[in-house]
Amino acid sequence: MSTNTQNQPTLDPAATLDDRFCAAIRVVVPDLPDDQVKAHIGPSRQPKFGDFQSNCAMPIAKRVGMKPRDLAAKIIEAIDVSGIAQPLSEESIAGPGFINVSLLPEALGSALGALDSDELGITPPAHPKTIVVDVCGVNLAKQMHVGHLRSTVIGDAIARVQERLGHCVKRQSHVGDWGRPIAMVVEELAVMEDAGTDLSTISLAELNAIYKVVGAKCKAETKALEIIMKVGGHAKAEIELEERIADADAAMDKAKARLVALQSGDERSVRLWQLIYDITMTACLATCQRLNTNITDEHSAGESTYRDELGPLVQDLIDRKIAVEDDGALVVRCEGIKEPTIIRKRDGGFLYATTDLAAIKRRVGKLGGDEVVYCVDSRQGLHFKQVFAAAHKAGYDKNASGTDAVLVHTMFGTIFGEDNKPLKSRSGENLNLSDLLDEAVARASASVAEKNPDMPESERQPISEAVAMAAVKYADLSTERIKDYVFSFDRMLAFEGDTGPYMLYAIARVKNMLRKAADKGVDVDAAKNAEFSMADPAERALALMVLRYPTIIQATGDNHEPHRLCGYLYELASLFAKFYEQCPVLKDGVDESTRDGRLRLSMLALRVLQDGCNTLGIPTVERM
RNA sequence: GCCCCGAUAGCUCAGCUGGAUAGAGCAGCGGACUUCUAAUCCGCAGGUCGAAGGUUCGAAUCCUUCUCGGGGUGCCA
Repeated sequence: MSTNTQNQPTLDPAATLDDRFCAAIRVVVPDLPDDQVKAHIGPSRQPKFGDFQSNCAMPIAKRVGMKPRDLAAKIIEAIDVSGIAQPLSEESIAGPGFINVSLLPEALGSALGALDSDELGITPPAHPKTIVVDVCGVNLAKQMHVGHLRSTVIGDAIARVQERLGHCVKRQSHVGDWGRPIAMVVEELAVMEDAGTDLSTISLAELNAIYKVVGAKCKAETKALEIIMKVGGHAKAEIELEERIADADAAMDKAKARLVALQSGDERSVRLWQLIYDITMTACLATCQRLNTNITDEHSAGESTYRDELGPLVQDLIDRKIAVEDDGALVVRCEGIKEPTIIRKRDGGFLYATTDLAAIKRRVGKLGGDEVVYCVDSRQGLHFKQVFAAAHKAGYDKNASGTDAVLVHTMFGTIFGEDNKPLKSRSGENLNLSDLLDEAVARASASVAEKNPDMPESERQPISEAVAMAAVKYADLSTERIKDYVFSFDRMLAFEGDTGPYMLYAIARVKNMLRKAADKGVDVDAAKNAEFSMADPAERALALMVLRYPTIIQATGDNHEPHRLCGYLYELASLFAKFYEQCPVLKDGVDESTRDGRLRLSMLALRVLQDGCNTLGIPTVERM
């Protein structure tokens, strides 16, 4: 909790209490060093302990050789909580020396009033940072599969949180659009075209099939060699294997030749490559859009865009003796990392570490990144450790102002199937992401229809789509990203408990309430300025949770951990549900001022829920 | 071999950066619908926080060692 040194009124009661407690501590222990003056204010775990607690007495008492409860008593004597909290007494001290604080209803109301603005209490930073976020990372000629789900969904959420905090975010999708595998597909398309095939109608699924075939051809070489080693001289097998190797060699030679042609700008090769690029990206960006992520064509930064930068970059590293030859390859060795970073193969080819170094250089130097966040699978841990260290050694992480950019790998775990193995289709192949989303929508649609038998198809369809995306995304975002998780339609779409649909339901209920209010002739606009009613514990609990929103957004951003925001929104939605049950708003017998106060609280909670969902990239609905 | 990550209720997960009696959801049992939308709410039951030491007034949280599981580890990305 930061100390608010300026004497401004603040939205956050916790910050105000922090100031008051710190002031009291300075009076009671005048010679305490500044860095030890900490109020340790936090929300109470249980309502019976009040709204907030200060844990300052224990550590300071230890320091000055007092009993914690005695020190707490002195702090209570010295503190001024007027205008913010109920007067403190002996009774406020509990356990080893906790000081429990209950806010004055009017203080709670005015804090809510201050939060009730467009910004919802989140103030723009004095010095906005430029944050580059590496997301998605699809490969040409391949359909998006579940492996791309997390990088896309989590990466976009991380980006959105930083945008919400007021930073300048630049998404970058490191598209795998270069290298021999792509050249092989280009080669294959050339052969097909020569045979008279019309390539103008080719689909991504077909490209994907071609990719698999040519990929298998390429692998035949190594596979065959492995088998020879095992089997030894078996005449028949040898002949067969020799044929396979010959085939593979031929395929490989053609691919290599095609890559050279492509790299040297051969017109036909480039045209076919562009065809593959367009087909792939059109489909993948459509899926990104369907997932309600803000990832578009302008964010694509394919490996091919670095191709002219790799040679000079490697030469620079050689000239400055940062890269050295080792067993024919060119490597960068970094302190504390055993494995060297290989940036050029023995045959002269570059590797993904080379491209990633060029990417860091561009992202920090050209894009001005103060921070570069890589939302990539945890198995790339060593790779990024190496690349970050190598970039630092070369000074590629130094931005225009001469400071080192922060490079972070926000890694995430694997999605498992019910069998606790990485999620695959029944045939053992990568599960197509569009198919997965289609199934989620179909299941959501069945549930929506069940709950709303009279809803016309035209209305049900978009709702089902939003519910399905919310379910899939929330399931992915709501657990700690480093952990693996088991994918389960049943759980994420169960519509009970900690799920996306639960959040959407809470929102739909408030929306419905507002529609009902308008139907009844209630002046909803007038209620926007009503006094908050804080009589009921359920209202109070909801209000306190609403007030925590800015702090949660900040913590979510600081750690790049969207699950923190999910957890908060679930608690908020849950407290709203309790409030909804216990505090009638529009029902008969509710007086006008209570009604308007509750209406205003509902609307504020709604806006926080919607803002939170939007910050995570979770779509919401008007009704469900 | 070395390195990284994980282990919390029967299951799936939180635990606010060291604070009070470790919390949710699912599954189980029992309640609340002529509804401001029951896709909800209330109650009951369920845990030596992988193990052992250590630091601390105070440890699921920090340190050390170990066990189990996953991943990575020089020319694929």
